[in-house]
Order: sequence, then C-alpha cells, then structure tokens
Amino acid sequence: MYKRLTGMQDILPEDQPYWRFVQEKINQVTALYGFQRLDVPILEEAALYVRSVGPGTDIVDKEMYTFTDKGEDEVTLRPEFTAGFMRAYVENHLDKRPQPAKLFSVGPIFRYERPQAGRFRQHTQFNVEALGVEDPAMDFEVMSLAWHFFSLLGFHGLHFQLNSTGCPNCRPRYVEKLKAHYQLHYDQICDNCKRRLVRSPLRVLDCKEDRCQPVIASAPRITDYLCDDCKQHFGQLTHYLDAAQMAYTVNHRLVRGLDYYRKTVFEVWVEGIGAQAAVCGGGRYDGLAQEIGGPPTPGIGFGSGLERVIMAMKAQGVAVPGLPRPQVLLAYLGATAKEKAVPLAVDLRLHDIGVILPFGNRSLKSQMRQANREQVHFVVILGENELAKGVAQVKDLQVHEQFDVPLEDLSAWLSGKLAM
RNA sequence: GUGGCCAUAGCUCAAUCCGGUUAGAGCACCUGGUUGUGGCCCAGGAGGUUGUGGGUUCAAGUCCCAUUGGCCACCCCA
Repeated sequence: MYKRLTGMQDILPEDQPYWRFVQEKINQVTALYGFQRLDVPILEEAALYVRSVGPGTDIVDKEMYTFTDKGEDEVTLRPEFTAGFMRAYVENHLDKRPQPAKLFSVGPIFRYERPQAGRFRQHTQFNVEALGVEDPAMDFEVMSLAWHFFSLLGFHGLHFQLNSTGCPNCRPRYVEKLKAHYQLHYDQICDNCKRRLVRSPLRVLDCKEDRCQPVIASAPRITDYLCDDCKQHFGQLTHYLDAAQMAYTVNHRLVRGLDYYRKTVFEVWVEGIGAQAAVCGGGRYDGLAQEIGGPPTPGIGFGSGLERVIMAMKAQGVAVPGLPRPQVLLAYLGATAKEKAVPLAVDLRLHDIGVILPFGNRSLKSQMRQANREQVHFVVILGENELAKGVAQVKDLQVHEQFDVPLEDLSAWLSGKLAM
C-alpha cells in the first residue's frame, strides 16, 4: 500500500470544522482591516527564493523542494510567501496603485525538514503583507491584525515577543560588538555557536545550550545600538502597542532566520504544542524588493502556521461549531419502497432538506441505528403499508413522536419542522 | 543532517523482561434480541502473514541483526 510522504498529512473529516472555522476568522479579520487576497503560484523560479530568502540560510541551503521541470527550468515549491508576494507586486504593477498594498493569502508551503511536533514538510500558512509604507503605524496595524485574529479564534493571554534587528546602517556596528563579546568568552560557548558566529552571528542569541546562557545574558543588546531612525521606529511601535494595551515582551534574543528582516521582528508563542511554540512570526523587510530587482519598497508582514494554530486551539480546548449535517434519514422497507425512496431523497434535497439515504437494503432497526448515529432529527419511514396509504411515517427522534404525513405534503412538513 | 524512544485488530492497549497449544480486551463496526422502529442493555459475528527482511532455536509477537516507517528533541522554522 502507498503511504503518505514523510512530513505530509491528510486532513480528515473530523478536523475540517477547525479548518472551516479558522478560514472564516481569516476572512473576517482581513475584511475588518481592509486587506485583500492575493494568491500566488505554489511553484516559482528557484532563483527568486535564493535571492530573496538568502543564500546561506537553512531554507535555501537544505530545505527547498527544487527540481528541474520538463522545460529544463529550475523551479521551487514555495518555502515561504513573502518572495512570491513581492514578485507579484512588482510584476502586476501593484506599486502603481495607491499605497500601501494590504494583502493576504492562505495556502501550503513546503520545506524539507525532519518532522516533529508542530513541524511538517507541507504546512498551511496564513500570510499577511503590507507593502509600500514605512510608517511604524503600519507595523502596528499588521501586528494588531495578528492579535485580532488570535482573539477571534478564542485565544486568551496573548503576548508578543518583540525586537528590532536594526538596519544596514546600524546592524553591522552591533554585530561587531557582539562578535567582540563572544571572542572574550570563546572557550565557554558551544561548538554550534562558534559556527553561528561566522555564518549568522545574531543567531547565537537564540542558543539553548546551558553553557551559552551566561554569555548571552552578558551580551550587548541590539536595542542599545540602533541608529536614530531605527530607534525612533521602534519607539513609535511600542508606543502604539502600549496605547492599545497589547502585551509584549522586548526579547533581545529574538532574531529571525530570514536574511531580509529589518527593524521590527515579532512572534506569538503558545503553550501546549511542543517545542515549536511560535504560531505567528514576522517582521519588516524594507530591502527585499530591490534585492529581487524591483523598486525600493518597504514592507511588513507575518506568517502564521495554521496546523500549529489548530493544535493550540485543541490544546486550549477552544470549541468550534460543527459543520451542517442532514437532519433527515429516509428509511425504506422492501424493493417497492426503495423505488420510491431513491427519487424522493433527491426531491427533498431540491427543497433544501438535507437527506441521508441508507444503502444495502438493511433492516429498519439497522437504519434506525444509523439515524441515531448520524444524529438526524427526523426519520422518514417508507414501507408497503405507507405506500398503500400514500403517506410516510415521520419519527421525530428528539421528542420520540411519530406522525403520518401525506407524501405530497412531506417536503413542506419537514421544512416547517426544521425551521423551528 | 544528528540524537533518543517506539512499531501487536480501524482506534487505545494486553501478552515481550524470564521464547512454549488456537495472539486477547475495551471502544468502533455488522447481525439478532419486535412481521417494520434509534440512543441503554443482552447475545453473537467479522476483523491480525504481531511494520518488513534475515538470523538463533525443537519452537519467535517475545531473543539477535538489518531495514522501513512513526513520534519526540537538536539544527532551523510557522
């Protein structure tokens, strides 16, 4: 038998109410903030992601699903949304429309990683991007949208992790300070951090090794080295967050993996879904458009992994409404009744009455058991006796009463009862 | 890519340590208990080449090796 590929998953019917619910909240919150949907292809030129995400990042170096297609083109299954958004923004001249462009999307992304709790090779992301505006009020609006989204989903005790990673003007100066600090304590840090120091120095701040903790604690903080522009931007953003009473922690250790982030970076963490606790992560990427050959365009956005979101909802006991089910089961007894029942089921559905028709000529008892299992409200019983009289018996399973209803009145009768 | 744990019915698990008839239970499913009436209850039924391959042994679900898959953690990320 064939099996799912590693890190891929099926979404079974019993999980669909969660997905439906989350999609509804996405539609609701994006409409509220005036964000419009933009869908981009799942497949793009490999070079787009290499340029935007950055050579040297794990995503590019070892996690992309890249292959050569039949036309000899190097293509990549999208490992994130932002690059494709920027490409589409420039290619479709959205930069010529009134700014900002406030956009969102929902769809699968792919990364070749080892699966673990809350991590899959294919996962679904809700992605939000606001392009064309540098104003920290835009950062706030995007974060606010994320906050609002999780509130609508039923989460409590929300809390942002927040930091600024500076910009090309001030970050290099900080990185030098950081490296100098680490050189002083070089014999105390783990091997991994020695490597990170060369490849992506900021990441040492994120190390979980016990031996590295004292070095991290005494390390210089980037917020102390921001240039005036970055400092002011960060100050404005925190001012807006304070005013809106959205809880946040300035986390000096929060450094996100993608090269393109500038200034604002933030995450939302939840408990109860394992080590991969971030259900939302994003930041500002003002240099990205130029990087891929477009006009200078500031941008701020986030991605939220919906599998993790749904895991967190389950962990926190968030209830979601069930999907609508038929409220009528049409039971029949014998071949003649079945001849009548099959088209009758269709007729009732044309009257907007959901009907389950049992299959396999089973006993009435068996059909009643099915009705109970399916939790229908009414069972319509059609047998020889009823046909002779031109009626159906209708049993109300909730009040345990049974009525004779003339066949020509059946749809109206049921509609009336179901509307109550 | 690295490390740890695990693999028995559709699901959750027992029998594995210390090898020994026909691998069990609960839930779910099907049938019956009413000529044609659900939920509870009762009776019965179906469902397994014990992940796969090899080895040791008179004998392997059980011991050994390999392999595949899963889970969890690291790396990194949503």
